[in-house]
Amino acid sequence: MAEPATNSGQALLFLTDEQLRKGIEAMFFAYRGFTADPDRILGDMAYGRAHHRALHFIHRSPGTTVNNLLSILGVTKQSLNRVLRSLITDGLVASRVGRQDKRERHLHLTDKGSALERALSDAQRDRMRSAYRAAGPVAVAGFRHVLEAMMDDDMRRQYEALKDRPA
Amino acid sequence: MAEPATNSGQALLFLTDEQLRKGIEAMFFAYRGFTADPDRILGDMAYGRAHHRALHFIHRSPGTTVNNLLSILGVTKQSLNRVLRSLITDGLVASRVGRQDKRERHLHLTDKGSALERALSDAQRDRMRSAYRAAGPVAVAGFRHVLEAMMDDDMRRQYEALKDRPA
DNA sequence: CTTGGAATGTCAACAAGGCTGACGTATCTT
DNA sequence: AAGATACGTCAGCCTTGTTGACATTCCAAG
Repeated sequence: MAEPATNSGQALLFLTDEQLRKGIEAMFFAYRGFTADPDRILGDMAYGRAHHRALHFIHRSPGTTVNNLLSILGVTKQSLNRVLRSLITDGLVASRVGRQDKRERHLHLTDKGSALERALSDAQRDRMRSAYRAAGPVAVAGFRHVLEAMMDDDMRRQYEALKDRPA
Repeated sequence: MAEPATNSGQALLFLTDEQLRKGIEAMFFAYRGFTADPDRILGDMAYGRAHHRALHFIHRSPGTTVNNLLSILGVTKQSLNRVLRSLITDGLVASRVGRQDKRERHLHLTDKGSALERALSDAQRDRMRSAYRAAGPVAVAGFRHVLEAMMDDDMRRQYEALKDRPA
């Protein structure tokens, strides 16, 4: 076949609309699986996915401020506040006034909060682990690579900022 | 190398909790990017992500029944019905009584519906394409492999069933 | 032919979790 | 002293999910 010089024959077949559509559908179905296990645990309680996200990132960055959490989660402060308020009221999250800047609130998980966070992330990690194991290390590297390329620039910045901190 | 037969030293480092956590966060941020462009388009209208999903799968499988769509989307018929009703009322989707089984409704996109579906999927595919291009074909294969391993069995069945049909 | 079950549609009520806008307070910064 | 920042909160709205109840229409089995 008379192909253009730059990209020949088979080389770009992975960029066909059909391949892209399959990728889109894979994201859709996989994301359902991704959230299914935590959702099941949360379903029994008065909490939802929003609470899970808050717990995750507070666990991830203990002492984070409300504003920081806001920009990571990408929601309004009113939305986050509703979630945070219930977590604080129920004793899962502690909010401490900043020492340097007293306007800030620094967020930490309590023992109770840590316990729930662990239950949720264990469930999610179990699925992730078996998917990783089934796919193998090369596939996992590709998986991460594509996901990172799919993020908006500012999301990627948030993600990178979290990336290599101690857990 | 003196490796145990099954798995050894370095071999399983991609299965550490830290690696799994990074994968979880990558899914979270990437999914936001994944939906951002269609969401932006939909934001201007009276439609949301649920409408996008319905349009996508009706486009994908023209003539599909309500029940079939229900099981693909994984929502209740009441939820889907609300979305479908507005799409039908607004003339984006046509609902035809089944010829063999007249209880069934077969769903098709109208020209207007096709136009919106195309606008949405073009936006989503553009992002997907640039992510794919940036990551390369090997990474893409890994990406798909991990996502497929992450699905629930019944979701994977739905996905596989769609997989190789003509567009 | 009647009856049971399947597929669909619809009404009502409710909840989670997004959003905007407005306002208040405490605290920094200039 | 004035303005900006961080946070909380009230009120109201939207989308999208849920359950429960009920009607209709049709197929298929007895």
